[in-house]
Amino acid sequence: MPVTINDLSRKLGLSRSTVSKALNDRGDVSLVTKRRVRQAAKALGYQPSAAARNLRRQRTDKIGLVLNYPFYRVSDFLAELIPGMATAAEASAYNLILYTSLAGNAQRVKSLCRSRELDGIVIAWPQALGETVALSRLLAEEEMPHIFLPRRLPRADLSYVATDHESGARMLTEHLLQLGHRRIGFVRLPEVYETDADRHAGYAKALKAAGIAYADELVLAADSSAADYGERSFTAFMRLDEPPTAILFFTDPMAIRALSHARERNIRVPQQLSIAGYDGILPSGVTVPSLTTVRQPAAHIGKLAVESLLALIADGSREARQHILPVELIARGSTALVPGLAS
Amino acid sequence: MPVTINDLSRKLGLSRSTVSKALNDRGDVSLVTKRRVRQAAKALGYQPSAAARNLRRQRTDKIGLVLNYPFYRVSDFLAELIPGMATAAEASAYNLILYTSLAGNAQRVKSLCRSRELDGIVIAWPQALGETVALSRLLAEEEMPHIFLPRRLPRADLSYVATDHESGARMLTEHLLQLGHRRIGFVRLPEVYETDADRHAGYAKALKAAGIAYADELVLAADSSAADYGERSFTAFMRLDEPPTAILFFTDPMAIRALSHARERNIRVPQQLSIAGYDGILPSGVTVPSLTTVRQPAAHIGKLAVESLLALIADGSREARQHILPVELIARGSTALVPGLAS
DNA sequence: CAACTTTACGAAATCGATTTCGATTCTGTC
DNA sequence: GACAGAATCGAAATCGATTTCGTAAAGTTG
Repeated sequence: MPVTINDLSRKLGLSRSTVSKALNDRGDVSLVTKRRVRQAAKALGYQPSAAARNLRRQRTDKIGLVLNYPFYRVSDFLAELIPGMATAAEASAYNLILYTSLAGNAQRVKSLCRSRELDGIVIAWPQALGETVALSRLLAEEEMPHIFLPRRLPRADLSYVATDHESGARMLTEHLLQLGHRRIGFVRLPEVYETDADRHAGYAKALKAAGIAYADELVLAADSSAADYGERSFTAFMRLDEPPTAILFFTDPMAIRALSHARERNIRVPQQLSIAGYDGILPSGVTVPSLTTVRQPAAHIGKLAVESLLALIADGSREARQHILPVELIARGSTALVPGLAS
Repeated sequence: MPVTINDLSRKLGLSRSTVSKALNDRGDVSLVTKRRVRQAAKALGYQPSAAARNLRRQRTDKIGLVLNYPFYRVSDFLAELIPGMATAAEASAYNLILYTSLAGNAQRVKSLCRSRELDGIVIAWPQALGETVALSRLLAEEEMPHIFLPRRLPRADLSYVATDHESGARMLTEHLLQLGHRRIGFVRLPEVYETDADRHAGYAKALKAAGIAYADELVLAADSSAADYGERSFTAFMRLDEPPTAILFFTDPMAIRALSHARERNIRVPQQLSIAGYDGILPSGVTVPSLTTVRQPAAHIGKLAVESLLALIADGSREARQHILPVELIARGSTALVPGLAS
């Protein structure tokens, strides 16, 4: 049997109240007594029962992360995000609980809230805006502080941490423009979330700023999110009368597939064609040539999400917290000067 | 304010005891009453308070995963392992709590145990056997069911889930032997844990079974765990009078570094030299040539670890549970017939 | 020195469930 | 119709802390 506060109080000849107050450093206990209590607590290895404490204080010092299975695809992101969140939580004396089989089931999220085992929730599952708004309302009704990840949401009342995909796409495009490219292919994703629109906007704005006309035939939308659209879009681009000299792929896996497809067709990258990806997953660093891409600071996202959530908890969820983090352009070997300009 | 069992009992005109027993499907409540109670609970959206329930039942239905920072290196492994564990836990109505800043600090682990917020712990941090044994004893004293990950431990009283690195190394070696290689280099790690000894044993046994003498000059021990030992050992091997025709690297990052080093020196892989790695991280699939390696079933390890731990919890931790999972040989483009035999 | 304030501590309520045990009602049997 | 036993239900204890409020002792003030 573990030692409880009763054992401590009995051994010290003090009441439970005094022991509790001494350990929690309240004002109405003398310094001498505090010292005595603390020494005894240390000697007996006393640690308050989490359950009893949670029940009485109506808080658990725990936050939840609700994950969705599809996220597995971006394993690098997850492997950084999750420990990053846990570490940030622990730095503030909180802990992180993982939920992998809750996503998409609002009813079970509601039950989770009502069991009051969490002080706040981070929601990381991709869904349409309408569902996000509905979920947020449900959580608000349950008075559960919450924050969404990792997407920018076009509503002032929703809290989220996202990355600036528009500027990411813009940086990539400008990078290629500086290398002399004028015909730049762009591959979008079919699932039209904000990320796609953002990246596309970044691409379009960079072109416009450079005074280059937007060409419809240079923008393809994948009909599936599978990596093999990398090859298919590649082929489609090459069939154009005037093919692009550089291609931006929406995801690294697509770009990597395109790389090997180019190799098979004896198209040299980057000498004849520049290729870039997006996300900065680990494999992008070891392809030949290594892939130019954009990387999200996953650990930082996690840290910021946790800190924002804790702020919401402390605030009584007064106002929404929104953060958009900059992304990092990683210029590597798969992009180079446009063929005509090469020395 | 959320609805409590008192609200329910008042609304139904029943005592708290009866309501509780009805919801927990005890025998001494009539079917009619059970139905009434359940309908009311559903209608009011009643969910028992986790804290109150934990306090009374002296269990939390939660397990912990204590992670160590160095594990970040093998991000693929983590990204599969952690969600795998969480999912397995949820399948048994448990949840997973992450601890990233506890590893190496036995005192804090002890405090964690005494706060009784966990029913069991999975320890995933690399350490010397002596420390593992000491930690296990500490946990046993606290009556905390626990299991170690992901290493084989040479003690009958410790519970663990590991993978069979001996057979992994053996499979790799035999794969090369079948391709006609007779001089096979092997790069060990300096931190001498069981994994290293196991893999080395697998290598040695495969050679012996094939009737090939073990050559000391073909086995190098890295003086650091850094990936750049991939290049250094590569260079050392190539300086031998009779260099190996194939090299087994202890980790994928080393092997990948060796691949690009070979490319720079115009040594064609696999035509002139075969190279293999270990761990099956994602990047190994996209190198040119793609890397022959061995993959650990991380999600499966996590699932099995959780299931074993839950069994220990149910058992009252009677006897240690030990599992050694098979690994998978992934033969890819970096290994081929020995040069002399090539057609 | 009376009146008042401050200091230090304890009794008891409370958080919200589960569980034990006792009381009552109902059923069935002879 | 009496009685044993089964079926239902509730009162109260319990889990282990925190917090409110009351009280006695000590200190302060004019």
